[in-house]
Amino acid sequence: MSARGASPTIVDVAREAGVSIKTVSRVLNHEPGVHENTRDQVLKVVEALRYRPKQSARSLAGGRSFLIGLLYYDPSANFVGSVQQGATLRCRELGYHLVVESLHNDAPDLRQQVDRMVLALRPDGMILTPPLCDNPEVLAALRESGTPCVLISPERDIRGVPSVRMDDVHAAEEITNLLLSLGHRHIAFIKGPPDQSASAARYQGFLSALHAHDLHPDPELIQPGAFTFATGREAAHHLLSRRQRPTAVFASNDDMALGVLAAAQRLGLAVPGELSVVGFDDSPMAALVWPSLTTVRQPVAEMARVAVEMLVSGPQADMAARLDDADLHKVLRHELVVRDSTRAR
Amino acid sequence: MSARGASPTIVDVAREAGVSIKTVSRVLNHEPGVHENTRDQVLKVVEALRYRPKQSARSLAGGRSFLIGLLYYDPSANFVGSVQQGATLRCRELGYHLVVESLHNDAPDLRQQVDRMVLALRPDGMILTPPLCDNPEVLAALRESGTPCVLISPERDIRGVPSVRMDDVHAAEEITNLLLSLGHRHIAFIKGPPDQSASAARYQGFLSALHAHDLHPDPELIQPGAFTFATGREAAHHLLSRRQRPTAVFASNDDMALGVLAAAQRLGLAVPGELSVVGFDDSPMAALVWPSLTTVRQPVAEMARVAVEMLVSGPQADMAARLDDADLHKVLRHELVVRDSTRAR
DNA sequence: CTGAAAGCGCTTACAG
DNA sequence: CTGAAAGCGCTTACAG
Repeated sequence: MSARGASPTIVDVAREAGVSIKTVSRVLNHEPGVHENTRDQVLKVVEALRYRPKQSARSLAGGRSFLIGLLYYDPSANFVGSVQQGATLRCRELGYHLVVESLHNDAPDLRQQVDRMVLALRPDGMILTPPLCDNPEVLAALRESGTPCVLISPERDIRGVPSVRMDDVHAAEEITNLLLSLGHRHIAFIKGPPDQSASAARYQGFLSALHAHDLHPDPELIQPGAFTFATGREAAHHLLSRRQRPTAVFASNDDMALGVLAAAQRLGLAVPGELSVVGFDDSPMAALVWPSLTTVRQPVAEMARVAVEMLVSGPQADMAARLDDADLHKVLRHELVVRDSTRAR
Repeated sequence: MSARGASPTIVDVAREAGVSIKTVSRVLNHEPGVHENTRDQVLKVVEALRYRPKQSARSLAGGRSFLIGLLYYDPSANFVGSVQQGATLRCRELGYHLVVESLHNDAPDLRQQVDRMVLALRPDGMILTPPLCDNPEVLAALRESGTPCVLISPERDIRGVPSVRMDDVHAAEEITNLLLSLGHRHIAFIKGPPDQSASAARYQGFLSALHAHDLHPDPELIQPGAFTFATGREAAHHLLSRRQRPTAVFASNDDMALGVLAAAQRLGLAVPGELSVVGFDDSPMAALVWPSLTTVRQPVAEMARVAVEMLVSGPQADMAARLDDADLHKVLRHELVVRDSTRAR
């Protein structure tokens, strides 16, 4: 044991166990070719001394930092919270740690901020969330530094850059089918902002579900929106003040669906009695409002887990080398969450 | 310049600048006693080479990791998001990085999880958020490892352990005074869960404001709650169904205030026309609902900034050594946010 | 104001 | 199956 109260090093463990530090290193890194007795003995000393290898020493000598970086923009977003949750848990299981950095998507010194993190910390990988995963400047900085990264739900996939996402088109199709199966034929749709690809994807899913039932969308029932509570409420005001009201509204995210609920309540329209409402995202409020919201759950935490695994499993060179892009761009299964805001008409 | 594409080291900078690595180190660490010309020359080479000192090497040699750890429990909480935001920004300014870890407050291997982070990463400090900042096991693990930490809004302060908080009592008093100044005399109060000290503090502030006006609280207008939307809605149902309704409701957090709003709407009660409602926290929804909520903003991001500063400014030994506890336990100024849910009666 | 030496605590080749 | 040596890229004393 070391003389002073200082924490034990690999040398202390080796001396105590009567082996070389190389053997201790082998045991700790689960390298094969160590006699079982030796391994047990080392492990026993490790436990007794509460020894944990120091990350900075491992990193300096071994070239791996055991750090995964998470870059995000909006700190309050529920999305980022879920990503972080999934990522920290998987990191813990794999012996890694998560370093977070909040970047403004339009900061003038974005490049320097990314460089600072990448060059100083040398994370073994980076996870990028929207909208940073679509920022050319950030992507370029990361590419130049050779840092492997995984994009979570990027606008569009990039050849050779790993990504994880869900299928917005398919999910929108499914939730539209739910409304159709409940007998709704006059279904309004509130779009997202045009600069987000999810907006188009969800709208497309909505349309294709209608088409599959030989239905044509009523142009007057299609309203613009911007994924915010206020725009949802506004759009709903238009829709619900019409002579011929829709019997259901598909707001393409939950924030807008919450706005629809508020508008319906103000107009004295019972949900789901007189109007069915569905959202998209399964935000925390979706389960809390009354009536609770039927929506689509994005597997956000799972996406983050998968992202960590892709980063840890091997260097990006390996990933990009596989010409099979299917392995590089993963699509995770979403989930329809049926609650109280939908009813047969 | 290094031969291969490898990133430059301090040796490359020293060679290029025609000085010793020690001098480069001095410049980079802003140590005094370097000739201005020398400093400029070094800095020029640093820029040209895009050199950034490697954290693992600095850490191994210097004993500082330039890492601050953030321990939290509930990942979705808005509170944690703000803490993280404030902390990452201040860390960036100070040349530090933030490592996050999500821990279950009642995990059986809590001790090991804390140890893993502390012993492997050796962060220069830890920030603890509720409820982890009140967990004896976590606190003990950190103390034994000698890791400096700052508690954010702990239930109660601990001698010698730095903390940052706001004054719940005073804030509750202020927002109650607001209602009183608007002419309200029948003010209901919805309490928080008894196991959180904020519940008692806010209630106490409410009471003392009443007393200061020679008013006595009506026991029937005091309702229990648990800081959730559902309990707020339920409590409001009781309160608003009474023969003699209160003219104002003080829900001791925003989630419950949102529940009050929902209940009022269902009962056809106009807010703020027939009922004023105030909350506490300034959650994201508070500004989005209609009517928007009058509430108290906790300076959460600022608390995190201050926490980082306390950690970086000096070793905990120094902090604890100051017998003056006032410097160790900081109280930050809150803010009354007056919106549309309150009106004179 | 500046530098040569030692060392932080590990892992990576390389031997045996 | 195991070990002795070198080295990762910095900072800390210590000199001058």
